[in-house]
Amino acid sequence: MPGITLSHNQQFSLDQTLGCGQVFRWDRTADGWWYGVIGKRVIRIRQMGSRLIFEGAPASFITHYFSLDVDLLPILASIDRDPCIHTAISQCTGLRLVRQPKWECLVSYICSTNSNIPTIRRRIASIAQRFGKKIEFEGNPYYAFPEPSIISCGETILPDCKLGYRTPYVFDTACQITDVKQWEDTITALPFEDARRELMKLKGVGPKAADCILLFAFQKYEAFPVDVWIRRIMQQNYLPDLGANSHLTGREYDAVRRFARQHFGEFCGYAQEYLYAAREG
DNA sequence: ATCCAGGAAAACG
DNA sequence: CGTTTTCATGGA
Repeated sequence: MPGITLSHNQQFSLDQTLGCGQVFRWDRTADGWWYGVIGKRVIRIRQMGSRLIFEGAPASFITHYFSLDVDLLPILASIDRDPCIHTAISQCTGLRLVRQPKWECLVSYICSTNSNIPTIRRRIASIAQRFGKKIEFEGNPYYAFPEPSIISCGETILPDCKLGYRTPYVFDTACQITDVKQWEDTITALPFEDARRELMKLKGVGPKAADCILLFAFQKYEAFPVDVWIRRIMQQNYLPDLGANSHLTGREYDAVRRFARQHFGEFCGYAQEYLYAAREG
């Protein structure tokens, strides 16, 4: 079976990385194997110490998806600026931000609003099962995530996916993006704030979703998504003036992310993910 | 039943 | 312009 041996300075935790809530299409079996769909591939993978064992893709694909080519320790050193983030880093070392498929990530975060992670996972699985190409793996069916054109031409199926009021957002966005490759290239080429404004032109993509998409799919690490958990953590540890249980206004959202960008530096997105992964609840 | 979850659009002053 | 209301779903 193919494998990768991690070098001593190549810190990586498969469980932290796939279990922290940044991905919606991976499942862990009781005996430690992870199964996931990435693009047209089904992958199974597990970690034993410094050894990664997997099937379904060449090592180069695995290395790229899990960002094993990214030099993690200097990034963690750069964001490690106070006791709060220090604790999160020491709890979750080896957590890496993966390179998610961009179109799927966009839809995932349109589907994420005002929902919890199990519900989001169910919605993505439902879209894939109803629209996507079936992939057989070890005798079981898996489903690739469908291209925008498949969703935009199938007006009758999407309402079955139980997206609630997000159904027209996904449909509209699928209609907007007629050329996925061009869309990806456009966003990739733009600097962070411009890319953010561009994403927010899409129906159902607000500040939070745009930041998640830029961080998880476009590797724009200046993004600092502020969800209810992060807002709580930031209020308790960094910005007491935010107020304990208020809803975030647009102005407050900007204040939080600008503070984070200034405090944690250019890799503040990594800080966000470590704080989120170490959250209680 | 009531509240909450990786919020955003639309309506309202 | 900034602020409040509404939106559909499922789990606790």
